[in-house]
Amino acid sequence: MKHRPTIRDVARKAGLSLSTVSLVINNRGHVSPGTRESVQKVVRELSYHPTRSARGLASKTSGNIGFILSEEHFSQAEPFYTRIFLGTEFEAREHNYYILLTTVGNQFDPEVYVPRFLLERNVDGIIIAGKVNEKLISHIDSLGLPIVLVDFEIKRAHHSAVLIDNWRGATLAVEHLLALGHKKIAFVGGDIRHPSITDRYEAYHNTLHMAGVFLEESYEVTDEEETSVEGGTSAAERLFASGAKPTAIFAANDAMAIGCIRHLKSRGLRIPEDVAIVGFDDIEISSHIEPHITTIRVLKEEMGKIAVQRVVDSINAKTKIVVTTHVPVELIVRESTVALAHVED
Amino acid sequence: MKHRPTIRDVARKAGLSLSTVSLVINNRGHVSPGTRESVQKVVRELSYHPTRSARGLASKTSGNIGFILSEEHFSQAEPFYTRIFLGTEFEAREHNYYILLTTVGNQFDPEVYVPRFLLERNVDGIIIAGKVNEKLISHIDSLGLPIVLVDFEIKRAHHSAVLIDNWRGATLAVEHLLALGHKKIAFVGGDIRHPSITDRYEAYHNTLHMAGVFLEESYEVTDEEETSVEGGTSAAERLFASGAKPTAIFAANDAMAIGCIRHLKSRGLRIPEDVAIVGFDDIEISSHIEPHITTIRVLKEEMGKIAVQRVVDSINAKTKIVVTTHVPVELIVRESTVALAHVED
DNA sequence: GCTGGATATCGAAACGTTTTTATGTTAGAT
DNA sequence: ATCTAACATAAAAACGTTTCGATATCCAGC
Repeated sequence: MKHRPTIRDVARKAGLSLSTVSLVINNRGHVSPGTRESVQKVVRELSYHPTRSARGLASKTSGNIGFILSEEHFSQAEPFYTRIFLGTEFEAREHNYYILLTTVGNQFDPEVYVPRFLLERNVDGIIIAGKVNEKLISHIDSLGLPIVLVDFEIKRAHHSAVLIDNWRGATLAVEHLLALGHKKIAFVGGDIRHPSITDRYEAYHNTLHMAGVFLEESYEVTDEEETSVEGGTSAAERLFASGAKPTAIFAANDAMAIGCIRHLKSRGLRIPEDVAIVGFDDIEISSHIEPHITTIRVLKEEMGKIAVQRVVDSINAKTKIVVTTHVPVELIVRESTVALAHVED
Repeated sequence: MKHRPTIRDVARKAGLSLSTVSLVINNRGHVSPGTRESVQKVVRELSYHPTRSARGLASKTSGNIGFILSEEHFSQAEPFYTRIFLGTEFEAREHNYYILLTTVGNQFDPEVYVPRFLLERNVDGIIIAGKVNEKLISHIDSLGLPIVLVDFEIKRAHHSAVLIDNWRGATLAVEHLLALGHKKIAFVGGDIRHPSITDRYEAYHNTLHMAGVFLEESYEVTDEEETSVEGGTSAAERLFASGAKPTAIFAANDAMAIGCIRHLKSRGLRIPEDVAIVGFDDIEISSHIEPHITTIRVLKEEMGKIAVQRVVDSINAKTKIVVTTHVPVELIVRESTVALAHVED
């Protein structure tokens, strides 16, 4: 197995010093066009390519971006964050970076466990998807690594973030139902402390009030733990148990919407004739379930791409820049919503 | 920003040489229990952790495993390979590796493009998912890197592979239909040159023959290009156009099964009453589509995990070991199949 | 013609490990 | 006691880059 050429071989063959070759390869410094040419020629002839670890050692860069996801989100293979992750993979390649994925538990203690790529100084920047312990974030901050948050934000600390336009999405959803003649519009949410869910809830509230619609508290289920299908089922159950008689439901996300549909079907209610439903996220199965769910589309791959662009910008920038991006959303009308047949008051 | 400790700091504080500290850290060589202890104590006190790139440079290892996927499979975000990929991510963490993902086009020419992690010597082993150009494989071989193929195999060259038990899966599917009384069972496939699809087709054929069922050629659509939903639709169209009157269809995978369902519905045929359908793969939406699809479950994450185990084994082994694993499959009966009501002969 | 600032190239140090070779020490066999 | 083998530690080389400071050349401005 013959050794692959090193920068030394290139320098020798080109009759130049290591430093000059390095400058050419990195497109840096003052190198005359002539020597540049000849170096490039030799590089091509030897088909030389610098070794990542040597480069990393000397330049203190890794060429990697860390992607941190909470354990629950990863192991349940949630389609939402998976899509964001794939978006980062895609964009990272464009910028000559690789993505290193890791998961973290809910409680973070730097004494106990720190993502390995941080210990090994094996990333140049970090993307954090979804809600994680804030101690983890400040720990990474203290390492001086650029951070970009995706679908999560922290009011106090200033970090770049890529966010869903939750307020607008929820407004679109509720306005859609109002336009169809619905007034008794229930809200079904879980994990209400999550900034995204809070926003959706508040926008729901606001939109109804703006339209002059005021409902009893029983129309809002906000104390569910998880924004999962199961959470949706149990929330819907309690919604009806509380005596509410909604003609439409706005669910905090598609998973919960599916849970609602399940429960409604089990009650013998027809969707959308008896109860209309709008979800949020537009996960893949939403368009396959019966009935196809009307929802708010979120460009998940796009969010991942933007996150990578931000983190790469930060890596290259001298000064710390903070950019918050709200990714636009879109109402996708499918089968789960329909105009209210007759108003019963 | 205070410098993080190096192995030198540890050695100094412990009053030992670099080499001894290194031996302790890597759990190698003869180090007395006493010194081992004291080194570990200092490591803890300084919270020292070796730097990946330095380690990589010295030991010529990267701590990474490359995952290669064809461009089409990645960009269409095919849920099948995505799941395998997530499985590798999961297992890699257990073995202290990271996965580096890259995609390759259909035609491979080492003169034109080589995955960057190969050029940079940034992986210790390679996992290849799905069908790729064989020139790529032999190129990697010539680099001396361990290779594990997933859902693909090459007859000539001997490589470790993790395969679906396609033969058994297809047999289960067809036997299930036979047991329900079906005889006119059509096969709908695409990309017939892919080893997995070929196997499914041949097992279909074989199972029918064993049962004494012989059908005209029009019952087999094997010349479709893609194993996609669209491919399924167009294949189903041609199936009926050819005059075949199947009471059941065995589709080469779930995507095609969905395409078939779409076409059958557009023809006004009821599933499963008029035509029963069995798919293959058990992708997520199969259990959400109406009707829920009877299919062959493939443990996709498991395949990714096994692939990582194999490649890690190969990395650690001195000699080249070749292991072929057939991952078991399972028949999942859902709504798209039902007993044949009345036999019309 | 001298000075000073670009421009172009080089030499050497530095990056933080692992690995190889050497050296000393100890215990068991003779 | 002596020799040998195993064990324990050390010293130094090697890994392949980048980067910093030095040196040399060139040209414009006075």
